Amino acid sequence: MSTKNKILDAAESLFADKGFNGTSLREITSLAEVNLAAVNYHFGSKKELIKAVMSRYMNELSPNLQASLLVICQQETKPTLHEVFSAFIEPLLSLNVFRENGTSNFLQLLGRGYTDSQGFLRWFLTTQYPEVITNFVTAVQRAYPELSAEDIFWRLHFTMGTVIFTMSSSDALMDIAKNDFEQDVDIADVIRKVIPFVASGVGAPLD
Amino acid sequence: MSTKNKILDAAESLFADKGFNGTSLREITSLAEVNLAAVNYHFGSKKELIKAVMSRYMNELSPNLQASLLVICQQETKPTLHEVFSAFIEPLLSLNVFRENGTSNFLQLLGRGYTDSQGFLRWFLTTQYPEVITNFVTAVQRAYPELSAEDIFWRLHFTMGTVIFTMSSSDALMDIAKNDFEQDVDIADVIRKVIPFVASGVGAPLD
DNA sequence: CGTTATTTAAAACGCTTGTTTAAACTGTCA
DNA sequence: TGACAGTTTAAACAAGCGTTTTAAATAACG
Repeated sequence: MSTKNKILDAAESLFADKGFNGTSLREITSLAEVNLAAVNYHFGSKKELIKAVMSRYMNELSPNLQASLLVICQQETKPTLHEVFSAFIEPLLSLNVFRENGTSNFLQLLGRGYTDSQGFLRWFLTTQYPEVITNFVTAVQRAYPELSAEDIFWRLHFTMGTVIFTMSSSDALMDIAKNDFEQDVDIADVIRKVIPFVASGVGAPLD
Repeated sequence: MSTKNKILDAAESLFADKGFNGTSLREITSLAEVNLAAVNYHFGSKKELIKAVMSRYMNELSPNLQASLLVICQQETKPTLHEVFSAFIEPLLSLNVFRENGTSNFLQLLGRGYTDSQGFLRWFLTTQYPEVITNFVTAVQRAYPELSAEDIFWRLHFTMGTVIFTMSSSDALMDIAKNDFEQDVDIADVIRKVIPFVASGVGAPLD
């Protein structure tokens, strides 16, 4: 495996675990078993490395998600919100075959990027991958046309909050659930649990 | 105002803005206009300062929230989930009279604590203020008895995710909403928008 | 008033951070 | 073989970090 990929892999799992700010280049290069200077040689800076880690996932996820949402948008019958959100399941879970622990790593990274580094990742996503968001909004609008643009805006951000926050602490939550309820849960179970929640939340009646 | 309080105030707003890891003691003492060494003199360490900032809020919020939830738990008629979550509104908003921007600062700090520093704040809250969680769970159980303990566990964490995540980026979100929809929103509006979402999410039917 | 305790001040501590430098090594092609 | 680009290496860099130390200033009290 190339030095570049060794760095990407190590950075990914450390970033997911401890955040971008909380991970040093020395930890990354030590886990990757490469020289410290290799990061700056191959990526230029830590910030560029973060972008590279995120891009690797987004480039894999984005087309799958686009296709999945397109089906919803183009089907004749009006979709339910549950169907809209379920469109995320397969593309997200397919990240697990893309890379080990891919689904949970990616969602954790997403969460880190939103809270670390003061919204630089929000800028990155909305400028680099705007079509994903557009298609998603369209799908929700088809499912719940009465919802105003403002309400869609807010409820989609609530949804992102739910998902991202849950995933960024999903390891801890799964441990607690295992101890307290003696039930084994994996990331797919968590996704299946969260979908009814957000679908119902977005579909809440307007008073 | 005492040195101690000047430090607490400065630390609070910086922590809320940039996270615990992202804020240095030098930034804090410089904003507070006190000497760098004062933090270690008055609080012992940065970690203890973080605890002190959080405790100041929790000691204010906790009794109000307890009282508000108690009303729900003890009323004769079965509460709706919307009522249960609405019990948070007044205690949370009253933090705004406790301190300027108190509500949003506190919720942002909560969010920081969950994602920064690998769950040390979760430990802090669950061990120092367990009654709040207990009462909340009881209230939800009264409102939706069919929900199993596992499902309550998961959906309450989804709820925390929604609220905390939303609030930790609420400043940015309010700005976007202002630009895109020309509507003025404050923290109270956001809370009023999020309540139907989480109430509906927690109340989602079990399939 | 004098003494003791508390609080501030400035400087330095040792350590970690991201980044850069310059030399050594590796493989490829003429 | 010898030159050359691409990589890797170890060492150093300046800057920032949390914390500690020293001494001076202030407050409290017998």
